[in-house]
Amino acid sequence: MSDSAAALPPETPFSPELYLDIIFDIPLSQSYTYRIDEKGEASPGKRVMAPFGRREVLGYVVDFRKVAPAGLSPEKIKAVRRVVDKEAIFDQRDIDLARWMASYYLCGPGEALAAMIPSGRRTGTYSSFSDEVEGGTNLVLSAEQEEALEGLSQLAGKTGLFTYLYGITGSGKTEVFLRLARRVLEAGKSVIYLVPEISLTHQTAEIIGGRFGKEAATLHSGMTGSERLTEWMRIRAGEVRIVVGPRSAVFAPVLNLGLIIIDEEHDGSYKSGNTPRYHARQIAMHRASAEDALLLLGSATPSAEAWKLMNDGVIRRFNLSRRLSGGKPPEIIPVSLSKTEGCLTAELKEEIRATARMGRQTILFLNRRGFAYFYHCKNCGFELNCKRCSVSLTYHKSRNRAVCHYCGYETSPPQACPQCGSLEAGFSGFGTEFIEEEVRNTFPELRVRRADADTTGRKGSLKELLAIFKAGGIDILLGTQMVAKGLNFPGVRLVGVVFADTGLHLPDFRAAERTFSLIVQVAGRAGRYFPDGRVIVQTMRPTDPVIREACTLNVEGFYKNELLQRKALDFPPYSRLIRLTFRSKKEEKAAKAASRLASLVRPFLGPGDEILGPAECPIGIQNNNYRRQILLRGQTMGKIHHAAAGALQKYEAEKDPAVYIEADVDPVNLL
DNA sequence: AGCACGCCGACT
DNA sequence: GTCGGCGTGCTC
Repeated sequence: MSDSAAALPPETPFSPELYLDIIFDIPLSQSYTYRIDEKGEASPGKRVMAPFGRREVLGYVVDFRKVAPAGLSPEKIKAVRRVVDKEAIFDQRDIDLARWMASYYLCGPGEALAAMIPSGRRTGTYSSFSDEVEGGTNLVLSAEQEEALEGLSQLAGKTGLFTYLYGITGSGKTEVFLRLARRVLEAGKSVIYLVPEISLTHQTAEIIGGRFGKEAATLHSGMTGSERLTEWMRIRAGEVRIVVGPRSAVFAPVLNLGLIIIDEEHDGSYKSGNTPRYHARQIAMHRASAEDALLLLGSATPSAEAWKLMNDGVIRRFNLSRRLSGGKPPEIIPVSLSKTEGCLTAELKEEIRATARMGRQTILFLNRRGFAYFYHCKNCGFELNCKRCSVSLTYHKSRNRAVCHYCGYETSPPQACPQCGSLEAGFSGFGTEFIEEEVRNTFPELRVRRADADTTGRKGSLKELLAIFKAGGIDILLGTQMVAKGLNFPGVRLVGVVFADTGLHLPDFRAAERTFSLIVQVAGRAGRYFPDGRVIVQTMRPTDPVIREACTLNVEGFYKNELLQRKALDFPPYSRLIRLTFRSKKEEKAAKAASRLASLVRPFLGPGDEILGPAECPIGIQNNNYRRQILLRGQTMGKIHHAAAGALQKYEAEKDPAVYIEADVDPVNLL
């Protein structure tokens, strides 16, 4: 910070600016004016404790101010109580980014800033566990890797470009990332390397630490607030030039940003689940453009959004189409569940037995925790979907109705199958516990363990469980995506996806994409570590194109189809969405607010924009709050965004509410 | 978001 | 008679 006061002639009295503009971590767009502290230490970029209402809260100083705002009598202005930071922890660039986030994600600028800087705010703890980083360490690059690296290096000199390293699992993306990062560092610029929250942070950090030494830093959620702040300030000072971390690391205050890498770009953890509901990819695009850096995304199963941007030429694509080991991926066998009573097909049972006889291990995947209810005919396979939105209808027991959570359409569940007339049709689903029980009953002689958020609870226990598994103490490991970490254990021979359709039946237009991605990722990893192994995918509809394409690893085919579907139904990436949710203790208040907001939104909309709903949220009641939602859909973000912002502002002025409204721009999870 | 001020039910 | 429910209003 400048020390201009000291540079003034001695006869000039030290005269600090009188006032400060301060923002708080609350859902308000305005800033508040305070008198500077006695010592004059408070300045933009520092955090302060300030009296706010009847309490004292942490605020962020964003500006000096010479005169009080019009209409605010000077005697109402309070003084800052205490200055928290000796040095500024954020700068103008951070403030500008926070302001942009606030306008884009419809939140307060203070909320945005609080999400950016490590002030020990809400910090989940995640267990980190070891996993092998893709590609290992090949000293000599393959021809493909070499080509990608050269192409990317050339683009790195240019500015604000978006690129993608699209490579099948095992093709050595990581090595290209690391070498490109090295070159960018050598050119005197800095690198941000994002990894999915729950996966490779720790291991990738170690590798990067090993390669880049003291110039590397990690910002992960297991660190305490002050540890993160220490790293943050080292980054800010330019001591660190390559930062590894999960989505929040996209805010790392590196000097002279040259490259942002987003590994496993399709991963859902890049989208924040709470109030500034930002997407790290979106922030990265903004930063890359604003700071003239190269953005490099990478995955074997890109998001549909990214795939379309590649097709449109907005993102330049580089391909890695061959596995480094040269081995073929394992055969992935789809098996029909439709004739099976429980949840284990004869084929899967047989393979589990064979695997056990060989003294080896099985991993069973459930791709979602809990249950998935959907209407299904056991005879012909008919499923009940919304005709307009093509998502599955959800059953509401209390009213005995089948409901679409996108558009609010509802109907009585058919007594008999509308397609074949069979009475063997209705709402049903599998639960995790149910599956565990069946596995235990079927294989009483085998050691079965379940790993999910319930059983592994606190950090460390998953690590322990995997250690036991690795040591051979478990025959069948049952769990959600997290057990993918066990796939690199040599004892594993068989991987079973218990119910691949789970995702397909969720009332979510991204269901197919997620299902496809899960199968391909699982199979890809499986094949990497045990080429002699088996992958069995159990499904209600083995002929479904999504399942078929996943099992044949037909990535191109899948996206071609999926994009056609999205286009036909007018969902992203062919449209943009904003979700507004309304929470209230009183059902009718939530409903009223939702329809009121819908009517406020309407005049802002252009042709081709529309309002879906109001509808009940898929989780209709959450801790005694009734929840309703509306979805705004437009061909572009422009008008619906303007509409949402305008309507929220108007609604605020009406001061009606006992209702909490939350905005989600570009929602990923519509549940 | 907090936190206080403000009006209606079952308790020492 | 009070303690306390949470509806709503404000924060420089």
